[in-house]
Amino acid sequence: MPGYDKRPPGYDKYAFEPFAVTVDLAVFTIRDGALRVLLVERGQSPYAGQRALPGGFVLPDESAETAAARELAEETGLSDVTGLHLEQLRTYSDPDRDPRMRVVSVAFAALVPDPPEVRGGGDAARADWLPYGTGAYGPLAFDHDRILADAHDRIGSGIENTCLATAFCPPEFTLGELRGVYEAVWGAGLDPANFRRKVLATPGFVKPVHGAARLTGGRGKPAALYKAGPATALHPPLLRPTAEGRPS
Amino acid sequence: MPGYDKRPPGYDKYAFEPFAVTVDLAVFTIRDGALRVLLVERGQSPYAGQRALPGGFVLPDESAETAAARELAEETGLSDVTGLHLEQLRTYSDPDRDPRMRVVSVAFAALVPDPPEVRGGGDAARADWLPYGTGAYGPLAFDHDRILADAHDRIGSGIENTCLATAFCPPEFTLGELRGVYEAVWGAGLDPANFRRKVLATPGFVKPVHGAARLTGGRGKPAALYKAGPATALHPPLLRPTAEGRPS
DNA sequence: CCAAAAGTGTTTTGCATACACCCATGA
DNA sequence: TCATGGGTGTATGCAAAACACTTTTGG
Repeated sequence: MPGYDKRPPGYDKYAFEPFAVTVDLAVFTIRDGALRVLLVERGQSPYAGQRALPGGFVLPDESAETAAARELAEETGLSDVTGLHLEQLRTYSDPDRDPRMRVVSVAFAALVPDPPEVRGGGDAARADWLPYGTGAYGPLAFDHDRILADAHDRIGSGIENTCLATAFCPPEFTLGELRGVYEAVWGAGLDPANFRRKVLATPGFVKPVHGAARLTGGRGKPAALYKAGPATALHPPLLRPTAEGRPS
Repeated sequence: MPGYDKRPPGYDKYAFEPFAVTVDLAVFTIRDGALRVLLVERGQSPYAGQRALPGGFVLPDESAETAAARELAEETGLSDVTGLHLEQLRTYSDPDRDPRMRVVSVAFAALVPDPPEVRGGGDAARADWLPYGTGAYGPLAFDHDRILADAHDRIGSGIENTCLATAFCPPEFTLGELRGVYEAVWGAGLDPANFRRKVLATPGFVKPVHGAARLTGGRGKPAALYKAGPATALHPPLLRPTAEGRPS
């Protein structure tokens, strides 16, 4: 920080009202073909009784990424968070975003494959996987409505250009399930035939699991199983059907 | 912040070593057809004598965006920063990124049209527009090499999907100049004919300025002038020539 | 006249869409 | 046997790439 040297005269590190640094998590999953987000219910004022994104303080020896992974493990009860997709979204720093004190929050978006039992080991308040964007929850606390909308935007464009859709799936999945991820996030139907071609034509997106087939639960031909491939970027992108794209 | 309520026992807001919150700016421009970045030279330890990104503290009543705009104005000497492209990149929060104390930095990428005289009104140390990625500067201080690389990545993919390339141009520009922006940022040549068609086919990207023509300085037919249009997103994207895209 | 850049036209080719069709399973 | 979802094949249309060609300036 060059500006570091431009401190106000007489500056010392306890002179200012301190900034608290927190992380907020927008954790998504797919259940019953619908996109859901993990929300907690606030017990205290302000915004008591309203829903909010899970999150917490960044501890003195943690990076924001480490803190986010820790909170994710605590809130979801997942013991092994490695391999899950956890991505920094942006930082929200409006001076008035928390009425109590100055809080700068680094927001993250996370994708988990299957809703494991919620509130595994944490001290979290009541947390639930609620359907995204259906009015199943009222306005969120603080600026969390905005954060959640930004996170959904990011996920939506993320699965367009990267292989991150597999992060919603269990270790082995069918192409129908993968297609379900896109349809749930985008809220639009895709042509199964073209989707299949597109995915298989992208090297490293998915790898076939030989000799295995899964009954999708209902009728229909059993589908072949795939697992996530080594690729991370998607070229060319898998474009949304009718909608227009999003700015950076 | 729900985790806000999960404070350690006995927490009060002065109990922790405070976090300092700063902004770092990667300010790009095009000069002589080459991409340049604004760098200051550090006077004090640590990293004395090395180059660094301009930046500074977020003041108690500022958001990170406000602080970034203020710093940009101070460092570039531009009095009117409105209209310039200033975009939050991400936040760097490694506990050891600054040896002196705990500093969390929100990084921004900025695009300015023409290199105005540098160090206009600020108290900045020596600052120069140096060619990006040519070894014109050694390793940067702190983690600024990484920040700068991330910023270049963001700009490179940003001009692919958005109209932000016009932010590098003066109010009125020729299509050749706009093409020069893409070639400088991507480091690759583009077909003038196809570039022209692509830009003009995108509604709202540029608007013609009637009755005006600019001599490009050298020989050749005078080019028509255009100004930035109202569009912000680019659909379909203007893809890089040979390279592959970038992950989110 | 020549070089260089603007601007127009044309051909080719790849790719996405749309849709028809067969396969395998549960009810 | 019928409905349902997996999987394959194929025609059509659009848009990007490649390149030839004209125009208008400075040297």
